[in-house]
Amino acid sequence: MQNTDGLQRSETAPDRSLAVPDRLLSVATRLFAEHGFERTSVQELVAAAGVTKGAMYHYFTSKDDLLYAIYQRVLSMQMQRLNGFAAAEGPVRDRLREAAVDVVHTTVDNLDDTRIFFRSLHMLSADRQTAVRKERRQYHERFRAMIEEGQSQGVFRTDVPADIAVTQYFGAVHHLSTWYHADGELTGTQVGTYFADLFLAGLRPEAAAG
Amino acid sequence: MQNTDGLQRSETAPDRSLAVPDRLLSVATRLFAEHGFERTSVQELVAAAGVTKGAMYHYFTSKDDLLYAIYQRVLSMQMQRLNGFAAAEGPVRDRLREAAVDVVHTTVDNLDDTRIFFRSLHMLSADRQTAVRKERRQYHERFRAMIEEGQSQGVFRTDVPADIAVTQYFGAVHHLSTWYHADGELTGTQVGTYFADLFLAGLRPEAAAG
Amino acid sequence: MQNTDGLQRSETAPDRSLAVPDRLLSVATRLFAEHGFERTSVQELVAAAGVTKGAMYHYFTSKDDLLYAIYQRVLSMQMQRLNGFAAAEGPVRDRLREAAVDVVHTTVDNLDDTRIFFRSLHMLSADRQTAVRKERRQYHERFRAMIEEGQSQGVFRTDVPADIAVTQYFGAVHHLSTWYHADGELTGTQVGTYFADLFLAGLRPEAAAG
Amino acid sequence: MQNTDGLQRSETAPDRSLAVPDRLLSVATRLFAEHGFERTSVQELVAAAGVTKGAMYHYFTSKDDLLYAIYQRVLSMQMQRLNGFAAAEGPVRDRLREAAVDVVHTTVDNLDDTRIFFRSLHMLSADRQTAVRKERRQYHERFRAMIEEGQSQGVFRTDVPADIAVTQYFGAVHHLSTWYHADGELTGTQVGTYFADLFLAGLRPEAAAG
DNA sequence: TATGAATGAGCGTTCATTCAT
DNA sequence: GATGAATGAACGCTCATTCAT
Repeated sequence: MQNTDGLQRSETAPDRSLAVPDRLLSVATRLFAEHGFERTSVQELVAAAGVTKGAMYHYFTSKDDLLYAIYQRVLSMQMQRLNGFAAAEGPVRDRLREAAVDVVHTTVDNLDDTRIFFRSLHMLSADRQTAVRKERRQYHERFRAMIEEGQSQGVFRTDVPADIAVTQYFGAVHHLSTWYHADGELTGTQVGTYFADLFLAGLRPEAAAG
Repeated sequence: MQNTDGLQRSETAPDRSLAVPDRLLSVATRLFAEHGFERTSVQELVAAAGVTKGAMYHYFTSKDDLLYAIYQRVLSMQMQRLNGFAAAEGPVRDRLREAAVDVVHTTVDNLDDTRIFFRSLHMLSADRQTAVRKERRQYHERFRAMIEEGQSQGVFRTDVPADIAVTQYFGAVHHLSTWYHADGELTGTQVGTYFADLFLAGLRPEAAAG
Repeated sequence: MQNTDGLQRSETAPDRSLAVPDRLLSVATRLFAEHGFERTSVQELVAAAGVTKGAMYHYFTSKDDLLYAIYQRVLSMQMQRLNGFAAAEGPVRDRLREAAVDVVHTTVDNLDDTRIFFRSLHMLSADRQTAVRKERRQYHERFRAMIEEGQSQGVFRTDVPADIAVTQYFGAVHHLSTWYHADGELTGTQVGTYFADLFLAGLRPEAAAG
Repeated sequence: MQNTDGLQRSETAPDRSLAVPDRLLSVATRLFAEHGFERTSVQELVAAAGVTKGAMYHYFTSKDDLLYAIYQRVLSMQMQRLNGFAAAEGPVRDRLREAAVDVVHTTVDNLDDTRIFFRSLHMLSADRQTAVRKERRQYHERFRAMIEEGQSQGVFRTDVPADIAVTQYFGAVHHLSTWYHADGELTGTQVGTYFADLFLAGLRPEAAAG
């Protein structure tokens, strides 16, 4: 969760208080998001992190490994949050709304990670791409399960597959990284509320057909 | 509109009946979508297109130029289609629905272009990124204008900004390239219909709040 | 003798009244002098001359051939002028002085040619380098003969070989292209007069030893 | 001061006792002098030096950088020697004569550097050309100051600007690289003595006019 | 733990020249 | 005479990774 204040700083000195692996992860996230994975050389990376190449290769087996570590961090964070909302008490409509707002809010707070996530997945080794997709699918399924819960309760429309609704919603969320700016008019929570409003309105049973 | 049948073929021989620039464009679209822009070398590209490097540089000033040509082609095609729906007769709700279905259908028919569009925009030179973003913005604004038209007629809810609705919808559309497979269960039109249903249901005035 | 007015103009349009070969020669002289032979591409050359590549290769067998043509033009011009002074009437001291002034003046009027001459000789094919050196040697020998004539008359010192004196003088002349500017304080004739003064003073018999 | 014996050897094995950067510098000086800067490929260079391309780019940022390093080495060496003569005791005429002989001797001992110096200056980046010209100018001014010292003492003629005399002399010196051969009749010191004789004779006050 | 010199395969691009028309 | 598409070899340079210390 580097850059939690939402500011993009190009020449930020690395936080020397962080341990070497964390410093690398934090700097890599910023640089990969700014210039892209393939345009960021290991040399740039270690220079920006204030460590040597040797040190980097001591903690990460490859540049790819560093990228994978970024993926893992964001995947586990998102899954953890979603589990919180899914397992909470209360009507499924409310829990879904909260989860929907939260995923926008969290995405906006970690825009660099999201930008990397969708732009650089194909740069990961085949094995790791598979692993990431698998975790991602589990995340989607957890979300879908909430919709299906609502559908079986008659709270959500059933004429559109839950899968489609999830995919549509996450598509919009992922796309945030291409247009959202922290210094724009809307906060992450405001965007999340709008998004969730549209999403849940779309799911209302009586809304079918149009 | 290469790949109109939706099949991904890795070792397809280039269509020798096409002129050299078109052949390059077609092959580049396939390879950039399959392996990514930076993982596709100019050498691979020209070998797959059955031309020499010299020939490629005779028609395109750089690899970047080839990428930009792909962007131009897809941008102009999309804008042309949208203009058709926007300028048609009939209630705005119907025109918006048709445009919303069509953009999904067209995206699914040109999944390679879309995959490249969002994955490789950051690989374009700064000038060209700006040019692409500008054209893209115009496209969004054309779509937004239809929503605003409906809002002023009382057909669509006004408590969510039209901008947010557009962004959310196109986010979902762009995301298609990360999960849609032509050989899956749903056709492009089916997905488009579901997407448009959810989208328009979300916009209905009485749907507000939830 | 392009650029006879001494002005350096980077974007001069080619003189369309000149025949194609002359136009190429004139443009090539300017571009080779400005950017160097190897930094000037055939494409640039023909574009600047307003002809096509095919036309160029119709008149010159290669880029090297174009360079050689420049060498021949300047060599024959210099030799012709020197012959004029050498064959004239009057004391050898006067004829040598006039030739010495003239070679500076002519060099200054054709600075582009001189710049190319010494900078790009090694870019010529081996055969042509030999040919150029041979012609150049003949030129030197013609000049040296005048000095030897003066030495045998007792007009010039004999304790320094005529060869050394010639080489020293032409070294200085060639070097003009690295420092002389047409818009500086001195005209070509002024520089020539100073050079000839120093040169002839150095050759006076009583000047020996110092 | 590579090549101190004055022999040109095309296939000399690199001196493996030298450190990698020195080996590259030494080999580059020989190759650039033999074939010219642009005709010498980095591949040839590193093969001749017995290192890999990667190693070369570890020490030099570019081929241009290697060329610049050669310029720096020769510039600093020349300036150092001139300063020695200029700052010495004794009549200015003697000091100037010694400096004039020495610059010939040194040039002859480092003919490769001199050949590169004047042939390839235009291949250097604009910034570096400026830097080299500036250092060169300082060198000239140091030399000129000695002549002006003699002029103000009445030892040298004043009817020819000191600047002209310096330029003429160095022109001749630089030109050595186009004709002097170590295996010819004259040693560097002999040529230097002749050159200095002519030069100083030309500067004698009573020699004016002729 | 950490260094940084060295590797070597591969990159995008240039360019003088050819040749069917 | 003149065209310009096409060639193909070579170019300068980058870079993730290794390894002796």
